[in-house]
Amino acid sequence: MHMANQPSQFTIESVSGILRDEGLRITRKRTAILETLFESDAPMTLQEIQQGAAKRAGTTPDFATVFRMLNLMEQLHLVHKVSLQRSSSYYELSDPRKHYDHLVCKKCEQVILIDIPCPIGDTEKRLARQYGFRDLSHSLEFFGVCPACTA
Amino acid sequence: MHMANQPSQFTIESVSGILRDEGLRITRKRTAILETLFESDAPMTLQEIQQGAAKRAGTTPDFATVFRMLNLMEQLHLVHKVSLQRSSSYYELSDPRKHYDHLVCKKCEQVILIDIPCPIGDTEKRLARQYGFRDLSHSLEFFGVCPACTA
DNA sequence: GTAATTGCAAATACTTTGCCACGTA
DNA sequence: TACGTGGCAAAGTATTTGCAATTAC
Repeated sequence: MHMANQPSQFTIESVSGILRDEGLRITRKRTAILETLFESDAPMTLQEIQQGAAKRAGTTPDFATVFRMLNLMEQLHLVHKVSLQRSSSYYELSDPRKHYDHLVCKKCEQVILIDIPCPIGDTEKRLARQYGFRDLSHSLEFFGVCPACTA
Repeated sequence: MHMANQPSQFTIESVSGILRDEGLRITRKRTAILETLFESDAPMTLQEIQQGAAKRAGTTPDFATVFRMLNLMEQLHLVHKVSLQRSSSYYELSDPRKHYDHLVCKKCEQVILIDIPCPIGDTEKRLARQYGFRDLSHSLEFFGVCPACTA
């Protein structure tokens, strides 16, 4: 499986197009999974995605179906996992033009996608120089206690 | 003779002292686990720690023993887990005066502890202000391809 | 019609716990 | 002696796979 070209937009339609170009089929359940991912503003577990898709498709997709779909999308760099220090994996869409750093409340577990300019673009370049690494990417999560849980 | 903990150091002796102060017992196997952790320069899985301790203690500690020991240490903030995007957990000592950001090769999986000044201390403060979060900490990992794997 | 997809069940992987004999202080 | 520890086995949780029936194109 090769990596698909990324169009200049990132929507259900464009992602479906990428999947179709890979020879994959766009089924009702897959569309429901995509809709679930596009509507969420936080990373989701496979189970949460399954439940979200169930509401949209009317019928619950098998867990293995969700698992395989997300795996496919991960290999195509359409989603990525987020390290939330929990026992199960969390998935999030990978819009190539966006940044995915998070702020997590240690008490209520809410996850906020941080919308500030990447604080470590320079560091990445510096590391590439200093250690000779290529294709650098990063994973950055902040943990703390949110205002509601502080009060 | 009980040596007082020196807050300005982080050694097998000082960590053993902390454990002893908690009412825990310093056994041969625990010492072997500590030695293993202190000799490693990269995060380790429970299995790797178990194997390292086996070499030192002469006998292999049970997996559950290693698991419980690392759990205890984690609660005492003597070790922490590192998110390497792999299926098992990786543990690393938590010297309170050090910083633990990593550079990981996606091909050979080597892990390098980055010894640069923290690139996001300011960001942390900014987030605390902007979102009202408290007790901020972070987890930062860089992924790329190392020089050997590039060639 | 052909090949991809799905559900089901089973297998695997990793983590966690209960129990009791054992060792440390 | 008192209580923390360690080994064993089993349970728990999350992930992954095999296969036959089904569906998309």
